[in-house]
Parts: sequence; C-alpha cells; structure tokens
Amino acid sequence: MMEHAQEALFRPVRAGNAFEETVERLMQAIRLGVVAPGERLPSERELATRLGVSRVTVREAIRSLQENNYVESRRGRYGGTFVNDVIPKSAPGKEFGDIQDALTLRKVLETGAAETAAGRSLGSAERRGLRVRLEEASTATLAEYRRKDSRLHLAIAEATGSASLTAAVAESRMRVNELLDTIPLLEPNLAHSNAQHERIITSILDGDPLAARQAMAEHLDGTASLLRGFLV
Amino acid sequence: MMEHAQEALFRPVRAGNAFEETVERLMQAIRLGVVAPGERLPSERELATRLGVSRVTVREAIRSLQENNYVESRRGRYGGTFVNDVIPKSAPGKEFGDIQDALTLRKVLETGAAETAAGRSLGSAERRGLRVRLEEASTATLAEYRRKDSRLHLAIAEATGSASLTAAVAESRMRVNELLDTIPLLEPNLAHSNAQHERIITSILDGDPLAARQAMAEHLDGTASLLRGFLV
DNA sequence: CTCCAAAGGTATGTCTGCGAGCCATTGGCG
DNA sequence: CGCCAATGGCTCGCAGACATACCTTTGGAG
Repeated sequence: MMEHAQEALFRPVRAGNAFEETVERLMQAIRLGVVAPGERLPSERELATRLGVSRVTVREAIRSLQENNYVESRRGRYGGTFVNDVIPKSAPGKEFGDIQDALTLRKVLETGAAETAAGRSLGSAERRGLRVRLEEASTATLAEYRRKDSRLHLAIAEATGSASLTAAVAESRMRVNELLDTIPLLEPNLAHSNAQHERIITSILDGDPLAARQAMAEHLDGTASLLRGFLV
Repeated sequence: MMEHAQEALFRPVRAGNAFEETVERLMQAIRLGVVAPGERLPSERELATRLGVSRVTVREAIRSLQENNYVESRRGRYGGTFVNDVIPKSAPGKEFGDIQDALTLRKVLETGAAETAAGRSLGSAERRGLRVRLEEASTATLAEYRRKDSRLHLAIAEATGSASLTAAVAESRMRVNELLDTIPLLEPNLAHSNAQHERIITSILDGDPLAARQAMAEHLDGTASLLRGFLV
C-alpha cells in the first residue's frame, strides 16, 4: 500500500461546513478582486444556486461578511449586497512545509497556465482582456496592487480555456495571498513585478510558450524568495 | 466584474454529499491502485477520522462498494475490508470541452510535477520508490496496467514533496482514467508507454528538470491524442 | 484453553443544512 | 401615482450526517 499517496486520497472530504466554505468563496471573490469594491455580488438566490448551498447558508455567510465590514446589503429592487473598500487582514502563522507546499503547487499551475495560454490561438476578446488586466495592474496603487495582480493572473489562467485549471489557480492564489498579506509590499517590488507582467503577457500574445513559462517562472520565484525570506 | 473567473469561484462548494464523496475517494484508492487487490483498506474507524466523516457514512460507502463487488469485509480481529480484483467500469459520455479541460489540467500538473521532482535532491528511499514503481509498471499485464501506471505517476507527484500537488494529480488522474477506461488498451501503446516512463524516471533521477518535463509532455501527449481520437 | 484487543455490525438522539414558502422594501415603468 | 418585479429578511419542518455507545465476531497471546 502506498502510504504517502494515501495522505492525499484519504484527506478530509469536506473543506469545512457549508457555511465556512461559503464564506471562504465570497472572501476569495472579494480579496482576489473578482468583485471589486462598489460592485454588487450576485443575488442571494443566484449564489445559492451556483454554490450549491441553501439560501439560508448564503445569508449566514453574507451576514458574517457584513459584521466584518466587507460588504453592505440593500433591500428592494436594484438592491443587493455591495463590496466595501476593505483592509486586508493578516494571516496566522504557517509552517515552513505549508509554505513550500503552496509555492510548489503555485509554480506548477501558473507556469503551466502561462505556457498553455501562449500555445493557444486566442480570440480578440481574450487578447484585449489580457491587455486590460495588464494595464490595470501596472497603474495600481500599493493598496490595490494585490487585487489587480490576482485579476491579471486569473485572466492568464482563463486564457487557457480550462475551467478546472482556472479554479485550481484561484485556490492556489488564495493560499499564497494569505501569506503575502503578512509581509510588507514595497514600491521596488511592485515596479519589478510590472516589468515581469509585461514580459509574460507579451510572450503569451506573441504565442511563445517557452518564453511565457520562463517569464512566469522568474516572476513567481521573485515573490517566492521574498516570502521565504520574511516568513522562515 | 470578471465573468469568467466567477465560474471558477462560484462553482458548487461541495462535490456531492458526504456519502457520495466518500465512495468516490475509496474508488479512487482502488482504481488508482493505492490499495491493491487483496490488500486491506484502513479500518472503518480510521477512515472516518481521516476522511472527516462519521463512521456511519464510511460504512454506507463501503456497503455500496460491496454491492458492486469491489470489496469484501471480514469481521473479527485481523478482519477488515479487502479489495477484490475488479473489472473497471466504463464512464458515461463526456463533452469535448470536458475532455479538453481534463487533459489541459493534467498536462500542467504532471509536467510540472516531473520537472519539480527532477529539481529536488531526492532521498534514497524516494529514489528507490520511483525505481520500484517503474519496474512494476513495466512488468504489468494489460489488466493491471492502468493501476500500475497510476501508481508510478503518483509516485512522481509525491517526489515533489508537495502534498497538495499530489492530491491535485490524484484527482486529475481519476478524471482522465474515467475517460481512458472507455477506450481499448493495446499492447503497442503499452510498450511505448514503458519506454517513455523509463525516460521520465531516468531524467528525474539524473536531476534533469527540462528532460523530465519534456519526456512527461511527450508521454501525456500520446494518450491525449489517443483519447481525442477515440472520443471525439 | 481462556482472554481480550481489534475489527465489523447496530441503534439512538442531536444538530446542521436544506427546501419552500411567505413577508418587507425599493425604485423603475406605465 | 400606483403597480410590480426583484431584492433582502424571515420561519418551519424534514432529511442527512454526526457523535456516541454498545453488541458480535474473530484469532493471536498468554
């Protein structure tokens, strides 16, 4: 019997209870900037359907976000639940192994995504989308940088055309962002990242898979060593 | 709001109910060969703890496996639930998009795993483990090939030292194996695969990440085009 | 030969989460 | 100005899953 593989297969079947998991998803959407401050979340009924949980559970999750001031709800037609400008909260301490694990998975997923995206023939909408996200990230302030950065990286994952790869990247980024939130974000890092983003997107749009992979790998190694330096 | 990214974030929070998910996990362990025919599953109490479900749920899952003749249970000390020799069941029809999605994710994960494993300094136990799995796969009969093949690929994922990457590979393989079970497995494919496995493992043991990635990519492309040919 | 630890088999009461329905509020449209 | 569609707010009963406890079987150790 393969002892090590069992750890993967016999891990817990549920990430948590439905409520906690729902909170986590909504937090992801907010922290990754998929729903930006001022924008509206899908309606409770729609979220319940899409997340596969009851509306009661969705409401409990939203209530807890309200209590932490992440969102505000308004009733009536054209009402809804709107995202506030939020202060990212810091994560609890992590083990070295966890960090290494998260970074390993991220590198595999994101370099693979960049290579795959570069190897596809992208539609004009996708090409435009990538350029827009790049522009957004490059003009972002320190406060909004993490969110804009995530949007760009998610856009790259989407450009692979694989929904499950996009989901995996989103989850992976969430894990890594928790770690990144605990360390300072400095202007020089930001400028450096922007230059790397530029290379990555250019390589993808030029249809150069190897260059895209290489550029993404360097980009990720930057933040990875930053993380290891600060947290270990 | 990023419409496409929402599809990933707002996907259902639970893969299914606890019972179905538990059945799925046990099936994975059996179909991937992590627990081989004749071997014993962990005890019900242990599975309940590790999977994070109640023993009642574990028992219901095991019962349904018994009814489908995948396992047999024996009472008493040194009893337990033992894996039978099973006939792989065929999967229901899939959409082309699903196939593409599964193959894209698999390629990203497994080429990344091969490269990462080759870039690490492996312990002697890990090196030996890889050689053993390679040997097992190369001497496998047609009937046991899929299982031995999966064991080898999982061993490569484990060699990255990343538990979450291993879990992702296991899940990905499960998806792809469902598809592979619907198409014939031929001797020539098998011989070809063995040669490729040899190259992959040699590259990993030699510490040559690029060669490992390259060899894995070619290996996966082989079955990928086979699949596309048969299923589309 | 006896004991007993460890495994599967069974039963019960509790609680979470779900479904479904209804209420309250709001702002645009006719 | 009144209607009404779409949204959040609320309640109640049911089904699934859980924790816990106890029973039954088995085979090795003493």
